[in-house]
Amino acid sequence: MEPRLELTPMPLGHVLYESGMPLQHVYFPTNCIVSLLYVMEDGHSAEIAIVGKEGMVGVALFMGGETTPSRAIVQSAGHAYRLPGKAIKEEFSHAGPVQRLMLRYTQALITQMAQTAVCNRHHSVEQQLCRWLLLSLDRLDSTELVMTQELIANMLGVRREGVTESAGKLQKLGLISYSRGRIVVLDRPGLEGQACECYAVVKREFDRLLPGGPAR
Amino acid sequence: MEPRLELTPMPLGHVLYESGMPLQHVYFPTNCIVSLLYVMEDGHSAEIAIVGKEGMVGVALFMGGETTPSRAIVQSAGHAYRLPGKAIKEEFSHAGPVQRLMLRYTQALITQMAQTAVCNRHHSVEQQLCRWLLLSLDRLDSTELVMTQELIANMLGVRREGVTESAGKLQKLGLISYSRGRIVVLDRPGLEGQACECYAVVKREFDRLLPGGPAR
DNA sequence: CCGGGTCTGCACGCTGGCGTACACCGGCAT
DNA sequence: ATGCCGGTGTACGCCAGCGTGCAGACCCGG
Repeated sequence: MEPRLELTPMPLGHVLYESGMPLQHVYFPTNCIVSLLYVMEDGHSAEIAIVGKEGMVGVALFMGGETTPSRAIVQSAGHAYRLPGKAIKEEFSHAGPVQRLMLRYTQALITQMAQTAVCNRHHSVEQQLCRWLLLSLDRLDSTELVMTQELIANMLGVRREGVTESAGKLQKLGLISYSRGRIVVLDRPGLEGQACECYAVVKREFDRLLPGGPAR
Repeated sequence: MEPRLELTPMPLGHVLYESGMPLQHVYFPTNCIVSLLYVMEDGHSAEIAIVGKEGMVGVALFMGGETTPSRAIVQSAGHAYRLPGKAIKEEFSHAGPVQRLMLRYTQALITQMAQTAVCNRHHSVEQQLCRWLLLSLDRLDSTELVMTQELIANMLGVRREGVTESAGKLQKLGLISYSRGRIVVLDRPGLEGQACECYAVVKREFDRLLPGGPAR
């Protein structure tokens, strides 16, 4: 499988899959972040899940669906290994450790989606922002995020002003610092304290299902 | 596999799996409805997905996780076929049509969860109630639902009063009729008209992934 | 050094849904 | 028949987040 991996650049805003379009490749991000998001008819959007170096984009290929109703878009530029759909399906069919790994990752992804639903239902914008920042950081290898508030608002499916306000609070608390599309996390434990339980649930599940995975 | 299937009664409120507890069986509902829901620390809850005759409860068993952070609870009494976890894992490992079917169902489930997240984010209680009623009906074989508004509110993660109000509107519109824990859908197309796009997205995806499945 | 575009901050009124509290109503058991 | 209790209806104040509009602040390029 390895020789067919192809390192490809992932520019900001690049759409990997469009809703309903058959997938051609799977992607394994190395240092970028990809969002799975659903865009509604009225143009509003909501993030379903976020994928980084711990995972892969395109599980629908081996799940047998070939496509999904959501869009995959690069939120933080970087690179990813790309693999043709055929290759991943072939590898999957061998029913070996790779298959098991991919299935476990898929289950972790499911947990992330479930918790997104919960968070959307019950938690404040500020809490969701904390969760989102923490999840994103875990999926890069840095305490810094290059991302405008406008983009984050799109991901969370809220107004940009909501993000501005929440981010302002976090900054006053000394947890983060940001300016013009650059966010630095100063106090990670503090940020975790402000987040709702959703982050912890997802994190625990990823650690459990993919030991030695995302965080390392 | 078939001889090991065991028809078991599913009484209302029965908890099939508790959060974090290893799963012992998978369940294939015949005429009941099972909700996957997450219960927060403060006791509030939110439904992640809903399973009926079209699907199965316990995908985490063959996905390799053995457990999930959510709870599975019977929302509408009936029966289900039960299968020991060992048996389903064995069958799954054969990489045959059963495996493919289970994976496709899992993808459909993923879509339902994703759409739940979207709906929680953007749609009104009334729209969500419509979606929920329609999804539930599809998973039974009836136009009638035995379910108190209190229970529905728990599922949606909203106040009971919100459900009462929305249900009242739908009744005034002549779309449904209800009294004391019994809801009858009078005008299904009308109800679909009041629902948000989320229902249609999920339905389309189930039909696509499981042809001849849920609706029939 | 200046201009324009991008990113962030702030204000205002509005509304959906929340928390709370309580009244009513129908059916079942005593 | 009566009482009780689970299920439903209604009301009220409150607030987070929305939509909108606009002002400042920073950065890059000309």
